Amino acid sequence: MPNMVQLDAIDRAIVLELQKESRLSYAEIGARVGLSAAAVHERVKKLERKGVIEAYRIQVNPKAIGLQVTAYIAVRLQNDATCADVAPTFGDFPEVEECHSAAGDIDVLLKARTATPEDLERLLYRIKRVPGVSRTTSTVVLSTQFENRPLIPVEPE
Amino acid sequence: MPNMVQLDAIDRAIVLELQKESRLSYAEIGARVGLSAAAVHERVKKLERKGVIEAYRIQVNPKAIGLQVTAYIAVRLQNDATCADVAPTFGDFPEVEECHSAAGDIDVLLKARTATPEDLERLLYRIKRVPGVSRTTSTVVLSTQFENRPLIPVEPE
DNA sequence: CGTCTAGCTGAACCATGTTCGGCATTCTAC
DNA sequence: GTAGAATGCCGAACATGGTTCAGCTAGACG
Repeated sequence: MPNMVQLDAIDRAIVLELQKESRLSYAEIGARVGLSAAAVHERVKKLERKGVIEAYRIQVNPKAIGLQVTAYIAVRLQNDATCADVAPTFGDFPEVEECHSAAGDIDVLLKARTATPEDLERLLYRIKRVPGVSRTTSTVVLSTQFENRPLIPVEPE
Repeated sequence: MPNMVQLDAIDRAIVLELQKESRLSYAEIGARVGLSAAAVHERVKKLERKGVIEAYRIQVNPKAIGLQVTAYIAVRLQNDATCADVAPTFGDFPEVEECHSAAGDIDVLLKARTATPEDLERLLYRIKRVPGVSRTTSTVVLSTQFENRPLIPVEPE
């Protein structure tokens, strides 16, 4: 399988713990998984090098920084356009948080956040004007039950 | 506005930097925003207390840990069921990363990741059997252009 | 058997997080 | 105005945790 990295049970436990709380000290993680701090340190650096750990980030509350509106925008493209054509332009809109190519009667799926419904309206207008875009269908989020849950590493059979 | 926190330009810069790289030292952030390490430290702690910074996390590559398939699952509920009713059950499925209540001809929107298409099929079957669920429509992600982009804090008018 | 490698440990060292006293500025209330 | 309080900043001191290292052990391989 492409990109797949072989992780043992301890690596999986480390990845899980760091997803929940990346500020844990190596000593603390070591205590939880049964290793010394130095050994945990070595494994974490290896996970970074292998591309399992892509970045260290903070999770911010969107509402607290003024982003009250979340929406998913399904985009249908014209037949001669591809997701790779339009994605760079969508990347220029800072409101767009995610951009996927999708299967089904949708070609591109975006996740966007704006301060107000009016800002979402303006964003949609700009998206519709991107060359290659045929039609958009938006789904506005009313409330979020949960988000950003840790991914559970798959254990090899 | 509910949950809204007043942030000045320096707070917004700090939040932005930490979203990109939460391992930056306070001294380094201070150099970028024009403050001492101690002052940055104080602001960050305040941002945590106010709920702007919700958690420190790592971003993992889903494919590297064996999660090859990403899908959005639109759920239609029966008339007597609400998102709050079914969300706890969806929360029991570790494959489900997000759960939102939505407006439009969809009631609940889920984001899920599985190792294989067969695992997605099994997950869908379990979701369909959750009491209150009427119908599901899945959109499988073919490729991801970008994801997890930093949120830009809104500046007050 | 001997050698090589991978992975672990504890100890030492160094960078960074954290706390603190003091100073400057602003705000409030008289 | 002005006294007093509050806020936010600084540099310095201290404590914690990240990082490096030498050495040990176990397993793989000839």
